[in-house]
This record gives sequence, C-alpha cells and structure tokens, in this order.
Amino acid sequence: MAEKPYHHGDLRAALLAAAESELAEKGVEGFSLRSVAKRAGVSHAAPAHHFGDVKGLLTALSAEGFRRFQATLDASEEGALDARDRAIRAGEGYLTFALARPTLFRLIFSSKKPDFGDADLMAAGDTAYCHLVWLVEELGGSTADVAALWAMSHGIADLAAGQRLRMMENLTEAERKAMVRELIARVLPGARG
Amino acid sequence: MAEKPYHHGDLRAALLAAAESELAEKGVEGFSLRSVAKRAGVSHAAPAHHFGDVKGLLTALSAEGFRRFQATLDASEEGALDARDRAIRAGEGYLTFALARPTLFRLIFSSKKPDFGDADLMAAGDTAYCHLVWLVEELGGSTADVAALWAMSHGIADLAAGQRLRMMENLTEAERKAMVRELIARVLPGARG
DNA sequence: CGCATAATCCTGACAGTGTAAAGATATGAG
DNA sequence: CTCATATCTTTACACTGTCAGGATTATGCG
Repeated sequence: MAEKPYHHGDLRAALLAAAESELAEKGVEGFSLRSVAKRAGVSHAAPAHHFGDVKGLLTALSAEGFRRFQATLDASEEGALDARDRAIRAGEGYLTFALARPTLFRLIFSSKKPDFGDADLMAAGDTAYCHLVWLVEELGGSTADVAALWAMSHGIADLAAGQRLRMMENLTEAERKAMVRELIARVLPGARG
Repeated sequence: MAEKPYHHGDLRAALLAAAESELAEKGVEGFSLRSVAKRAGVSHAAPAHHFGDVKGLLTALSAEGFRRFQATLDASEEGALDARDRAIRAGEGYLTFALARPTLFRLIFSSKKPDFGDADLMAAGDTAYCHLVWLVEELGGSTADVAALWAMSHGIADLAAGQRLRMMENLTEAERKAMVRELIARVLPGARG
C-alpha cells in the first residue's frame, strides 16, 4: 500500500465529509472549495470531477443535510404519546438540529448557492415537507395549520441559529424544552379550544 | 464643473445606495465590493476610506436595513384599532419587508458578514427589538409571548423570503393577509381564551 | 495475460475578489 | 499663498473558482 495512492478510493465521500467540516467552521459565506480539497488532501481541482463546481458540492451537501434534518426530527419524535405530542416533538427536533448544525441549517434554508432544482436535493426536501404535512394531517389540521406549525418551528430555529433569541440562551435545557413545547402547542389545530 | 471631479462630494451615500442595488441583485453571497465601486463610478479601493472593508460597508448597510425594517413595521401598524390589532399588523409588516427586500432581510437576520457589535447597528437592532417587546407589553404579555410573536412573524417572513411557502405564493394579496393575521393571532397572549 | 480505453487526479493558467501601500489631487485652515 | 489633510487612484499581492491539458491508475475487452 503506497502512502499516497494516486487514486483516493472514495474521494467523493471524503470530499463531502471535508465540506461538512469546512461549512461548520467557516459557514456558507466563508466556504472555500480549495480549502475543502486541502482538507481531503487532494489538489484544488480534484472536486470538479465528482461535483462539477462548488454549487454541485453544496447541492450534494444540502441533500445530505436535509436527510440529517429529517433524521433529527424522527429521533425527536421517538416515543411520542399521541399525534399532538409528536408534532410538538418535531418542533423540538427542528430546534435541536438548528443548534447542533447552525451552518448546515443555514445552507439548506437560507442559502442560494445549492441548486434546489436538483433531483436528489428536491427529493430530500420533499420528504421533510411531506412528513410535516403528515404530522398535521394526523391532527386533522388544514393547510393553514401546516403553515402555522412550520412557521413557528422554523422561526424559533432560525432565530436560535442566528443567536438572536438571547432570552433562550440563558435558559437550562429543561426550561428551553418546556418553552418550545408551549410555543408549538399554541399553533396546533384545536389549541386551547 | 468638471465631468468627473476627483472628489465625489458625497461618495459615502452614493456607495451605500450602490451597495443596496448590488445586494438586491446579487444577494449577500454574490455581493462584490469592487462591483459596488464600479456602480458608483469610482475606483475599487475608494470604499476603503469610508467603510474600511467590506464588513464595514455591510455593517452600515445593515444598520440602514434595520431602520427601514422598523419603518415598514411602523407604516403597517398605522391605524391599528387596538394593541392586539397592532401586534398583528406588525407581523404583516414583518412579512411585507421580507417580500419587498428579501436580500436585505437575509443580510440583517441570517448573515455573519456585518459586525453586529457595531454601535450604530446594535442601536438600530435594539430599537426594533424594544418595539417588539413594547407591542407585547401593551397586551399584558410575558417573555414567552415576546418569543411567540417574534418566532411566528420571523418564521413566516423567512420562509417567504426563501420562497419555501409555496402554498402562500398562489394566494391573492387579500388571502395572504388574512392567513398571516390568523397565524399571528394564534400566538398572542390570551388567544382563544 | 496484454492492451486500449476510460476514469481519476494533478499542474498550470486565467479572470475575479478583498485588502494594503504608495502616489495623485483637491480641500481647507492658518 | 502654503501646506497639512482628506479623498481618490494606481499598483501589487494573496486568495478564490474554473478551465485546459497532462499524468497516473483502474477497467474491460481481446
């Protein structure tokens, strides 16, 4: 085994991992393709063959980001008592993801660099959206209720990712969870009837 | 009067206007300082004397953005019937601003490029935040109610700025307004008591 | 196995970016 | 009028993304 084989073996996956680190450290606005290549130990032009250009790489990373986003929601919904509790837990998961991976969150929700017309990315995004719709349907909700749950969950998460909700940063984990649960509960269909 | 006097006269204001156009067309991620200078008809290094670097220019633009944001809310709240109606109209103004100036909205709420420790920018941001707190206080609300109104308003606006709420894009102006009013009303203190 | 073909990765080059230094020009105070 | 200062330009450098062409390895076909 040579120390540095000419062919990497699984450069595509290595580049995606390197891109994730780069994104986490520099953010979308400081993201550099050459820096990603350096992280993976290859030349600056190596990523081109696998992803085309930087947009292609960020598109693939976004698709993976959406899948992780959905996985975080699924994990958060685990053990839900009923449909109502499940929707609330989904909102908690939304915030959990935004706090754990703020730059990835911004990439998939606030950036224009990924190609959102890409088939794989669209599929990943649609999966998450359909899950949201399903959550509300289980509650007997309407279109407006979907918007309500999504907007509230997204608002909390996006403000938290930008560290704008300073009132929440001084709270303990338990207090924060309780507050989020209460906020989400306000917008669910049939709330406080 | 020379056709091109060496000294611009009011280059600082001209650069801010050029930067706003640049931001509107290219977005935060495509924003170029040299392009801004070209728009203003000066050399690429001219902005440095007035704003230091690109971060300084975007910081000044953000402060102006926050003032316009607040102005949009003020205009939207004009003629409110009571404190409750005023809070709802504020939410409408939030969305109005995000739709009218999506890139400026993203600059002040989702970008890391401006220096949010800058005194002028902080003052502009605090003004908007204090106004929000005041709105809720008039309703006899608590800290959680502030978070509720902010998160819901911001969630709707941010999703709309990113064109994620496709269900709302097919609505008429009136229908959209009615929907926003209903969503905001859900989170206000004493809702549906 | 032997070899042509394709896939993979590297090197070098180019235009564009932000920033700093140094020079040119106008302004204004004394 | 003189000259210090503010303003703007020119020049230069390192960095970025992308493209063209060359080097190397893997793969499939005979």
